[in-house]
Amino acid sequence: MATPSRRRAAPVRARRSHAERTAETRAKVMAAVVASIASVGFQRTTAAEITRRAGVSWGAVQHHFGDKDGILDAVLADSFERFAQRLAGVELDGLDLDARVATFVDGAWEHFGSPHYRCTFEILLNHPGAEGDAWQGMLEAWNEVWTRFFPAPHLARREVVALQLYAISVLSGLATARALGGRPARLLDGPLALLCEALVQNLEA
Amino acid sequence: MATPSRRRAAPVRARRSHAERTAETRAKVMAAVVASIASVGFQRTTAAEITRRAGVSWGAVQHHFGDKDGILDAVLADSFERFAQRLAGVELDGLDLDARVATFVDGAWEHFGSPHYRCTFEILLNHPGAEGDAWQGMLEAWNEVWTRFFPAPHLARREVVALQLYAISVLSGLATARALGGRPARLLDGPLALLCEALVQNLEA
DNA sequence: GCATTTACAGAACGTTTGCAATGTAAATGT
DNA sequence: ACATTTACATTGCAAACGTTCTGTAAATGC
Repeated sequence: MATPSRRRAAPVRARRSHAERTAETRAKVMAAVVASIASVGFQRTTAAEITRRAGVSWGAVQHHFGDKDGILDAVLADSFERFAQRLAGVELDGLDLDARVATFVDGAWEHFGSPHYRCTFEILLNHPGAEGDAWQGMLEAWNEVWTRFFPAPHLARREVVALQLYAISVLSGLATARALGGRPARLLDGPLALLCEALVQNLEA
Repeated sequence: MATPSRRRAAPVRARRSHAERTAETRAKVMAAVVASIASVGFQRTTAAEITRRAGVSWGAVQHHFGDKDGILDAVLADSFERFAQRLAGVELDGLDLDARVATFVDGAWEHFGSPHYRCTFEILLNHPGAEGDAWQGMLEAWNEVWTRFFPAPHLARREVVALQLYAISVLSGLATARALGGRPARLLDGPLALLCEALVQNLEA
């Protein structure tokens, strides 16, 4: 006997529960979408390209997401989730404004600079369906995190909105600038420092 | 006789020279592309959609631009041209830094906020061909305008690049933020003022 | 164990895409 | 005036796209 073990000779494929299978396949597909959009853009992220990168058939995708819009929606939701999660767990007690701003910008850039935001961005830009709503949802998530970091009751709502929009613009713009021109990552430290500067100046009482 | 005039009764179509025809048709096609991308996005800007909006046949497009990439390249070039032109004619003598910054940001936003930049942006994002080169070209045009507005010999090259990238990011990010969420235009005045503030602070000797 | 449900594979289909090919009217040069 | 070139219209097509449909293996519940 080539395989001397008694019951299961060569467990080429381990037994997996339905829940495990579902979680793994969904994760593979969504990761494939993110990777594809990040590297070849939205337009060339076709159904065939997704199945190729994920290593699953279209049948699997259809089973878990329904159609292509279903995958895109799931990826959007996942991306927001990741962002909120990343900045929700940070401990802020005892940090002064400088430190808070630095922490905030750091964490936010981890998200905006990641393929996940690139992905979110292109989906929102091209996907006609959940256009307004999804972006609005992102702004709310952003606002929630922001108010936790910077309570700032001395500022008018109008000024806060302007500051938020400003910060989002810098981060989003920086991310797309890097995506368009293949520029070295260290060039981005300067602009990020400028953003911190601007935030500190406009947030302190 | 229903049309009593002597020679040409109803000149439904005036006689146009070849040069005029070419100029008009090219302009109509390029305007159609800009309008289409600005309103329905890159993906849904198909060949048929372009011909529909331009009111010309595909044969005409083919004749003047070759293929779809040809139109896109032409639109890119035209967009850069418009930007450079807009800021090149401004007289700067006798303006102090504040005024220069305000003028610069104003003019730059006229471009970044226009459908032409939205168009440039989406083409660069989705068009695989001239990706790096075209963006590099835009940066050069940007740099040329910038150095005319802000000679600033006291700053290190590194700092200047950071400031430039920062300004581009704010403007581009603001434009895309407006494109994604249909937000009121007046909300953008705040962030633009913040950009001016940041530029003045970092440019003065 | 066995029926049922769930997870996934793969081919087939109808539509849309960009583009080539061909034809025609208008303008130009001589 | 007429031949030639330029500007534009129309049709047809092959490839690619998203999706539907059918089939099969694996896991679950009884």
